Amino acid sequence: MLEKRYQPKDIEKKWYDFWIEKEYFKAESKSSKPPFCIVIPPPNVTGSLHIGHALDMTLQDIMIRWKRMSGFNALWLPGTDHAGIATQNVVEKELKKNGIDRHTLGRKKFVEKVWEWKKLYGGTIINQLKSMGASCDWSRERFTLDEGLSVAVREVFVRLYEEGLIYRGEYLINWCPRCHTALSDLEVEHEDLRGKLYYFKYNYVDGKGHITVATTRPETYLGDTAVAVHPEDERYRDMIGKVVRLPIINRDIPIIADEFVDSSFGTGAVKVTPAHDPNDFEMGRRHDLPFINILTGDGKMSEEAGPYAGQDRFECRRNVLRDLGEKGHLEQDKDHDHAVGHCYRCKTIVEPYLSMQWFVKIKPLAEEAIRAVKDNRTKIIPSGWENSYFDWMENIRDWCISRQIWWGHRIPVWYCDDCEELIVSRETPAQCTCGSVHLSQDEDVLDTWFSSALWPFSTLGWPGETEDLATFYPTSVLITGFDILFFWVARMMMMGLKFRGTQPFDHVYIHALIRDAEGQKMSKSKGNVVDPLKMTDAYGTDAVRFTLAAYAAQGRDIKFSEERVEGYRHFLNKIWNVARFISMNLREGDEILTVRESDMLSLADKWILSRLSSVSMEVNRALDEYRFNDSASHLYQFIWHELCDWYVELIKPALYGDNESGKQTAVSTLVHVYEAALALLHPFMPFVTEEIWQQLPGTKDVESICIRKYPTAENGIENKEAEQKMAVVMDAITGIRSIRGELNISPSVELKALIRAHDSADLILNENVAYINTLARTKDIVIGKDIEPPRDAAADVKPAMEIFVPLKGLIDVEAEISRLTKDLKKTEDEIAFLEKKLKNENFVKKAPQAVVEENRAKHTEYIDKLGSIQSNIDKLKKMDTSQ
RNA sequence: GGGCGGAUAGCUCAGUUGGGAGAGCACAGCCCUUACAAGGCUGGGGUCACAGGUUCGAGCCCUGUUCCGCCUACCA
Repeated sequence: MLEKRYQPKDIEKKWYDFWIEKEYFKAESKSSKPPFCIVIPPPNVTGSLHIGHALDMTLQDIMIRWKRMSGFNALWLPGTDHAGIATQNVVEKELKKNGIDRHTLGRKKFVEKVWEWKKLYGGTIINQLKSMGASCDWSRERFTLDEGLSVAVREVFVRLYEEGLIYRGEYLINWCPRCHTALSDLEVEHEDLRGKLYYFKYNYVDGKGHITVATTRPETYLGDTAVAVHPEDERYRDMIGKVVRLPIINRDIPIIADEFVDSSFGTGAVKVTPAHDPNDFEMGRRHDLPFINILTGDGKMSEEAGPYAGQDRFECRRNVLRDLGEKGHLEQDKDHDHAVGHCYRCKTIVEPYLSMQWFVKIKPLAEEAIRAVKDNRTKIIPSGWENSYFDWMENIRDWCISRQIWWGHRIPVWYCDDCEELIVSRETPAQCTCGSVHLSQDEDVLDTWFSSALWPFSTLGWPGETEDLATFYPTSVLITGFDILFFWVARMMMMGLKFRGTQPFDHVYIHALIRDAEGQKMSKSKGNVVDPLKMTDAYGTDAVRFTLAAYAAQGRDIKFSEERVEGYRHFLNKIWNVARFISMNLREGDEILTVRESDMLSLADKWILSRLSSVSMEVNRALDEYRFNDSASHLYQFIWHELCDWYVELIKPALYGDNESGKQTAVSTLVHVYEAALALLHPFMPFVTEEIWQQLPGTKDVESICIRKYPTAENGIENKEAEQKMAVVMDAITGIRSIRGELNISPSVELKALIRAHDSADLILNENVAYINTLARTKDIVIGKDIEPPRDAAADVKPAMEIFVPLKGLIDVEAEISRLTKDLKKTEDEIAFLEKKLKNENFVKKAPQAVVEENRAKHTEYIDKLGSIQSNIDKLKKMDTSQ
């Protein structure tokens, strides 16, 4: 006998260990089964599981378990990402606690430290994934800094370089003064801030007045090498070519004309700081202006800043404002909202910064990636994301891939100390072409996303032509959040197409982001983070997984609320109790019959088998279309409301009765349907389904529910006739219950009932009167075509019948009259609506015939109903007055 | 600046070719009926944001408006 309540904790670990031991999650390199492959979006190796991972992981696991059970050679390839900047920051912070700086430690020692850290904590998130039930093939686990993946990175770098798609140059890049590295455009988060626009007066050197420029970054004036105006701006036409003198530092700079300038902004004259602003950089090149770098790598003012050298950039800003103000150069300031770039890793304000970096020339790669989606080689789901994808790809700019940090793939480039030679090589070169052996490798590492862009094929063994690669590439679907659509998905598309010639995945399923119950983005600083492990502790992993699946409607963010998890824990308990019910009704040695379509099956049996057939189909179809929420709600509805609320109640008389074969058929059908329901549910709730399934009779020929064939429509037996008959029986039951409920008649009181049944319903109800007696708590029911309504009865009218419950001594007649009057009103409204519609010639003429017929039938039905209700009211009224 | 999405019951949300709107939770009434009170039965509750349009018919299609959210951008 099972425990009264489901206790998840011990059970989860037990079954996970069992699955691993049996190697169910291990895919075959070569197989006669069709392949199905998902590569995991590798979480940061230093990370720990948050609710977003939990969602991502749950959806992937549902897909992979479903496909595995459906007969696919299913591979879910797991791994972690070295997460360059993030990981380096974590370890640096840790070292700082002991007063150690990475520079005093040195590169080699520091990298060793990070590896130690990785060994210690790198398994955390992997273990958390396992605790959530992830059915990954752990024998294929990868890490982006693995030897194999590093070979792939070098191969790609060298080939792109050889094709001229990687180049080195001095450009303005985004620089994080705290992380001390370049960032790609994507790694900068723009945040709208309320700032000020300052207006500075620059005097003409000829002493005749001044020109006013506006800026949000006053300190950059130290790097100004020109003032630009629009060539056609009347106000400034005569000023072009004149020279102004920068205050305090007394640098003389020219006024130039450039089409770029927007005359309507500020004063129409713009200071040009080529080394510190992307637009100014371009102008600087066009006009051959000097590039003066006024900053150092850590965000302080350089020697070029003259009197401000050594100051922090923001301190310098304040000082510049003060000084220029005192000298009368600050004309005014205005409030000004503008977007300020922040480092996505440490939130420090980034600076446009001039430096030597490596870039990928990305347009040629992007073009192919656009085509692949346009040609439907890769389908993005929901398709709305395709627009974002195209938009980004079409406006893509070269990708800065070098990072000035130590943790990552070092750039495979060597410089000769004795000549100008630059060597790009797969292998570490021994000597230069000039014969020199004094080579030094480029100090920089590659952007982390460079290596993760290769993930779908590097993890399968590329550049080797492995069996895994042949079997599983292109992968079947990538499941991830939209937040890394550009960072990762887009780049995998480009690299996969470039180096494999085919798209990396057939489908990309983009899911929503999880927010808190108020719709706010979760963040540690806001303190509104939902810890999935706390949830699984409190409610069990299965309940959390089911909740996430039920929430995962396409194209909408998820507002996560704990109450919903609680609700699904109740569902779990419901499922659990069916197992208890079965075990209570099975006696030692009871045989479970194979359920076939036969005369032995009762109406209830046939009905539930038909429903099983239909729900199996629905669930498979919903999963096929990534409608996780639909599949979850179909299962919920079926198991709770059809299986538990109806079927289990319907068969109780058979189970408690004396008819042995009826008993056996009912139990067998129940076990059959329940077993299939568990299997349908297994991808969503792996643990509880396995626990129950293992104890269910008749499952011994398969070792685990993990490898049981996933149910399809054929697992049930479709029977529309049984469903129609059952609907009639249910109507009768619901009708009587409704009278009981609304008139507050206690469930313990057995009611008499009379049913005037139309045509076929007469036979159906008479055949199944036992169901009605049990579920509606009635006795002495009389059913017939010509039933005369009793004088003092409550009534309910259904399409196929009129139900009467004699009320003598049960309730007051007034209550029933008012109940019926309410129903009357409703029916009148219905009729009015239908008549209006049917009188409309255009409707009758233009609407499809079937729709018109349907409305006519309804109309007739309601007219009948109205008559019945009215006559009942009349009778009751007569009774009332005669009393 | 450009783009995308959302507004449906008190709350969270479904609604798949346009044919008078559903679920879960919450709420109310009755019930400790031997699987389950983490339960059962019954019931109340909606101008589908607003304004137009197309149509016999609009939650759904078109136009505009308001509010909210997100993405993107070299707005000095």
